[in-house]
Amino acid sequence: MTIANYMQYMPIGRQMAMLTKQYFGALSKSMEHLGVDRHFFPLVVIDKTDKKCTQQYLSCILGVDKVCMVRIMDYLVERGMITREINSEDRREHLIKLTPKGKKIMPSVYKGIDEMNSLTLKGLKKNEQQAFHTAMEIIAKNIENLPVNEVDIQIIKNNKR
Amino acid sequence: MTIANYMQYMPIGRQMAMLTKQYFGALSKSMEHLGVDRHFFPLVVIDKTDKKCTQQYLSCILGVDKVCMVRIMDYLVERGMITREINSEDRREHLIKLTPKGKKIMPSVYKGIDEMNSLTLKGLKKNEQQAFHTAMEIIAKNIENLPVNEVDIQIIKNNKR
DNA sequence: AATAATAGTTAATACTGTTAACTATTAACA
DNA sequence: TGTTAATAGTTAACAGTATTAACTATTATT
Repeated sequence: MTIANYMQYMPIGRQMAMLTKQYFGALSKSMEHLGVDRHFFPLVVIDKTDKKCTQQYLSCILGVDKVCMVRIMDYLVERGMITREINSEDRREHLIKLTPKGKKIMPSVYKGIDEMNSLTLKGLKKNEQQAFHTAMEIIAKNIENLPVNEVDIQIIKNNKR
Repeated sequence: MTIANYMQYMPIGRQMAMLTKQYFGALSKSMEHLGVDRHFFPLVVIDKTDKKCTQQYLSCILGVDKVCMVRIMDYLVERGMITREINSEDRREHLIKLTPKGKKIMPSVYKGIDEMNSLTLKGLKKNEQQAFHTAMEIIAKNIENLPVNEVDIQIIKNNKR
């Protein structure tokens, strides 16, 4: 009895979780010389956005809550990749910007992500890769609106009045 | 700027992580009436195996280390789904077995996983579903042997002599 | 002017993964 | 046969991540 005997009963999410773990283990390894070993995509969003980049905005784009966001920002600040500046037009907001050090590593970040993605899809023809991406989008749509074991606090707050 | 503007730079693993989270949130929700809200696949392996089912065997099949295994077993024992019996032929081993309560929920577990998987792949034609599974297998092969940010303790142990 | 909402932070709790140290038992071997 | 090594499992400590609640500071609403 190997894992193959159980595959037909395996939750698809479990397969994805295994791939996710491998993927990030390898990406983190390939990037470790840069001085950061995770939170590459937050760096991408900070770099690419043309809007004012607050933690609130990042939370929304990255789909993580504001508490997690604080931790991610702390991590990147500690490693000298970003700064937090108070927005003088709305002093509640902190504007997130890349430091020179942060800017310097961005080409390597893009390259690293791109190479890892290519490596992941290696052996699939162009149209098969396209089909895979399309399937991922369909799956995302299928499951994004299912009831989950979580409460959406935002909605409760807005309704109570 | 929405998430779509950044998709081209997104690590594929991040997309998978998002789907994984949604998937398990929904699966957990759909199963909560059973008295367990996770570790369904370990239950499947315990149910389906025809070999002696030790924690060591489960660790190997499930790809988690023995310490995590202890916690998963504790969870399932607490909820009355499995028992641990000392194997009289090798008293180091604990044989894992479903309780009557555990056996009783298994049809629902299979049904729940199957329905969730169908829901996930809804809207994909049979051959597209097949292509998706094939792509996942190719991806798994592509990344399973990359260097990752982890040490394989087993190998170090065996080599030191 | 008082109240509500927003942006962000801190603290507490829970779950997961990893390492190290440990017990009990069995296997190896000199 | 007795010592040593290996195996199965457990416990404890620590790090990373997610979630909730309570908090500060600031801005918007009425």
